[in-house]
Order: sequence, then C-alpha cells, then structure tokens
Amino acid sequence: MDLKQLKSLISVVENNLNISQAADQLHLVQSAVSQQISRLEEEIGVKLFNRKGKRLAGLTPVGDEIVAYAYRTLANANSILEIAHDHINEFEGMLRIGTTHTQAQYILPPVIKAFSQEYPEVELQIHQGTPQQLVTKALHDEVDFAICTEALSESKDLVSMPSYNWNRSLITLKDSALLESDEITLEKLSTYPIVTYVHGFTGREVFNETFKKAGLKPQIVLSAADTDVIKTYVRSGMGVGVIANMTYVTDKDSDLVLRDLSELFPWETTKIAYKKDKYLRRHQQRFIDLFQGSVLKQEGLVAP
Amino acid sequence: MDLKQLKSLISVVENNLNISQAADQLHLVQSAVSQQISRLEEEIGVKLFNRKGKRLAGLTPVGDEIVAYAYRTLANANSILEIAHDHINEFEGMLRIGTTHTQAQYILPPVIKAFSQEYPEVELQIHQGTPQQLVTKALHDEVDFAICTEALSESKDLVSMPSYNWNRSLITLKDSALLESDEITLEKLSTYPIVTYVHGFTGREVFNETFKKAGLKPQIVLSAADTDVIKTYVRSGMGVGVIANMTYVTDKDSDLVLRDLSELFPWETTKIAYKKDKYLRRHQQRFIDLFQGSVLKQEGLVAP
DNA sequence: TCAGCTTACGGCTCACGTAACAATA
DNA sequence: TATTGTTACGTGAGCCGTAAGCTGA
Repeated sequence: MDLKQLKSLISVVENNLNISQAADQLHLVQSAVSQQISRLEEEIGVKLFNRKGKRLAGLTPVGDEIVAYAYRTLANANSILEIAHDHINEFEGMLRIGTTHTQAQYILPPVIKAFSQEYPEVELQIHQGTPQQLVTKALHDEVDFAICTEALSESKDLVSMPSYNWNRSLITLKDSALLESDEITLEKLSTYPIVTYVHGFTGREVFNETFKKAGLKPQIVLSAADTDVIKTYVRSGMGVGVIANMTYVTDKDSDLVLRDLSELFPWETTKIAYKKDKYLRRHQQRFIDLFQGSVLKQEGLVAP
Repeated sequence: MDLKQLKSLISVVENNLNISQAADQLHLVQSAVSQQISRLEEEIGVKLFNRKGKRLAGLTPVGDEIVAYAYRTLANANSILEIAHDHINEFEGMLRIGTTHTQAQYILPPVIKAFSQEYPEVELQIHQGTPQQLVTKALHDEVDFAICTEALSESKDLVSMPSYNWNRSLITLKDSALLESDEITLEKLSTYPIVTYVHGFTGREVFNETFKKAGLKPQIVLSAADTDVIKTYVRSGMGVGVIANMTYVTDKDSDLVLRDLSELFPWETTKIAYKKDKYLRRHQQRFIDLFQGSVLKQEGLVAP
C-alpha cells in the first residue's frame, strides 16, 4: 500500500467518483488514477467501488470505512511535513480560519491584525460558512481552525476550546414603543416583530428554545446569517432586532438604541476548534493564544 | 514522502538507531535503509538524526516529533489492511492480548476458551508484562488489547473500558494465629509477616496507600508478580498472603483458609484497553464482548 | 455518439543490491 | 580490527503516459 494510492482514492471520492476529474486534480492522466485504484483494490483484496459496467456507482461498505482511515493516514502524513516546515521557518506558511460572518466581522479583526504583524509572511485565509460546514472543513483539513458557537462540540474528532461568552442585545429605532416599558420581558418581546439570525447561526437554536420553554412564540419577520443585514432591516423599521451583544458598535450604531437582554436568555460560548491529532505549527499555536487573549480583553465578552 | 520511508524511520528508532539491524528486520540491505532515511531527510528538508561522524547518535527534537506522527500514520495505514482482511474473512487472523499473570491465569481462561470455539482459525497470543509494559505494547501496536488494573487510565491515547471490580482476600495456613480473632483489622494485619504482590502489579500501590493512611507499616516478607508464587510461600509458612479475591480457587486451595478483606481496602477495577483510533476487527470486538460478559457472570467480581 | 473507465504497451524513473570506502569504538 | 554508515553505480520493477477498446447514458 502506498500514500499515492490513498491520495487517488480520496481524490476520486471527493470528485464524486469521477476518475477523470480526480486525475486533473492530481495532475495525472486518467489511466494512472484508474491504475492506482485497481492496484489498491488488488493489493488489499477488496473492491472499494461498486461499478456499473465501467462507471463507478458508489463506495462499497468496506470502501466507505477505508476512506475514513485513508483520510486519517494522509492527515498524519501531512502533519509530518508541517512539523518539518515549522522547524525550517516558523514564519512562513498559511493559516486558514473557518468562521461565521459574526466572528469574522466583529471579533477577529484585532486578532488578525496582531497576528499578521507578528507573522507578516504567513498567508491568511478566512473561509466563511455555517457552523456545520465549518466542522466538515476542519475535519477534512480544509481549514486549520473553526471558530463559532454552534456544532463544534458535537464532533468528537475536534478539540474545541471555549473562548468567550456572550449573550443577546436588543436594538431598536429610537421611537420604538418597546422602549417605553422599564423592563423588557420575553412576553413583551414576543408581541413585537423581530429581526434576528437564521437557523443554525449565532445562537438561534437557544433563542427559539428560550421562547418555547416560556410557552411563547416570537414573531420573526426576517432572519439573516449576518448582523449587518439585521441592522439594516431594523433601521428600515421592519421590527426590533435581537443580535449578539458584541456586534453592536457604539460608533456606527448610535442611531439604534441598545438594551441588554442577558437576563432573558442563556449565555452562549464561542469556541475555537481544530482536528484532534492535528499538529499545530508554532504560528498556529500563537494564533490560538492571541485569539484567547484578545477576546478576554474586549469588554463585556465574559460572563459575570 | 512514502510509507516505506516512515517504516524505515520507525524501524531504525526501534532498533536503537542501528540501521543494520533495522535493515534485517525490514528484509532489506543496510544501504537501502540508509538511503530511505537520507531521502526522507532531504525531502522534508530536516535532519532527523544527530550524527557522530557516520554513526547515529540520537534523534533531533524535530525527529522526535516526527517519529510520533510516523507511528500514527503507519497505524492508520495498517487499519486499512485490517478492515480489508476483516471483510474478506472475519474468522481468520490473530488476536494479541497483553495482560498480567493474574488475569491470564485466573480470569481469561473461560473467555479464551469461548472465543477460540467461536473463532478456531484465529491465532491467539498472550503477551505477559507489567502494566507499564502493556501500555507501551498497546500504544505501539504490539498487542491488540491490554488487560490489567493499573496504568491504563494514565495514557490518553488508550481507550479503556472498566470490566470488573475486585478486592483482596487473606490466605493463611489453617493454624494461623491471625484466624483466632473474629475481626481482622489493618492493625492486626500489620503485625504479621505478609506475602503479596510486587510494586506495580495487581493493586500493590493501593495496598501500600491504605496502610500508609492508617499510619501503619506492613511487614512484607516477600512479594511476587504472580499469585501462584504467593500461595506457595504462604504454604511454606513464610507469612500470611494477601491476594486478589478472584485468584482463590476453591478446589485447589482448600488447604488454605480464606478471609475476605474488602472492608479494609478500596475496590479495584480491572480494565480492557486498546489504542484510540484503532480499527477493531469483528472478532476483536467480539472478544471484548465475551470478556465483559464473562467477568460479569463470575461470582464475586462485581462490587456490591 | 459522447463521456468515461479499462487494458495493453513502451519508456523512464527510482529504489534496491553490490561493492568500495570512511569513520568510530 | 570489527562494526557500522555513506556513496557510487548498474539493474530491474513498477509507475506514468499514449493509445486503443469497451460500455453505459
């Protein structure tokens, strides 16, 4: 067995069982990849793919199991290269962060800035996606870190480190009727049209849960993955906004009134996660430190 | 990079940096292995070994890190072969159990018997060693399972499953003065010469701790890794024996008097462990089931 | 008919083995 | 001097690419 064969296998799987595409990706001709797969199958004595005539039509059950271990094998082999590169030049390389819009826009900028001053030669990539997508990307080594609030703890193949706690705030136009009452309750809130995050993002599940437990049904008139969009529609008068508290920017959002809602909702924890067994290069380790340090310094991000 | 290169690397490390020996083990000539290492070092751009002239004189720090990942890479690659073999013939193969004398002699026989009836074609190996050695063997894939009481929980790279609880019993000759008192206490015990297990085996640490906490010092006249040896010396009148309760065999040991000591000492837990991420072949999984099931059936092995 | 996989075959790379050399203990 | 690692070099296995043959859609 050979790493080349495993690479071919994975590439074929990732290209929807299209050997020709896989060959392109691997910079080989199609017959070469075909041979790799054949040899692998012959060597281990098991068919990896179901075939319809000469077309591939899905992985066999064994193939499926083997693909999982092929991923791990290649990931470990890759770590060896990373260790070596790290030792040759700590300051060169790449850092791929997978995160949601909220983090990328409101939390990461100071961290990224500090990091890139320390490591100007390291190429930074920010991959955006839903928490579920980020988990997948981290597991398939398409990003080095995933930073978000949801989904990270659900995979036991990720190491996830709690980074900071946050809760929700209300934003409204200055003349909103909701502001007239001294205390805002879930009940009152549920009588107003609300603009907040879509399913899967930035604590929306917990948001729903909270209303449900109280026997209430919020009126969501619009939901978005993106706090900027929420603010825009609140400004246009569509409803009151419920956003993560760290996304209110005093300078730019002073036309909106802010009310803390942390008495009404549970606290949330944003985490940074990476694949278990991943070798962390020194600059990657440093990024984690910077992230954990920076978020602690920002006001209001840590639970009382 | 190539799996062959990693195999060479590991083999050299395991043969105390002796390339010639490694070559023998790999069924290659010495120059071939030498070249593998050179090519690997050149390819990743890092020296893996410190050299004194032309002799290898230790791993570099990078080399050390890389060796750890090389182990994992090969273990995963190996899992792929196991998956395939398992699918071709679940009933063929090998099962390597690492355990202590106590388990091998008093607990495993019925499990082994049942297993080998189900899988007559599977070759069984019992590797004996100290708990520490068993951990190492399991981590380096020299055994499939380690079964013992100590040391297993200390490595986070092992999955260990609690299997059964046991405590200690006293064995003496029939005319021992210790038997005259109705209740046996730690204090009384400490006035008699004791024969029990050596350091590192079968609960000896906890045994020591228990006396120490009570402010007592037991008189250990002889210690052994092996219950049979302990019994022999108790029979010869050297002292009273403190043994694991599951090692008293009513049929054969009726010349010795048995007293339960579980009021005096904490309970111990024997576990079965395997390397995290290891692929378990079906017959291996079955062995665990048999082991867990069998020990539950045996009387007196589970804490009240 | 086209897209896509397999098979046959030739060339070439590269890993292994032999052998000579170098260096340590 | 014996043991062990490196280097040089010839050979052969095996991988890649070209090209022709199949086979579903």
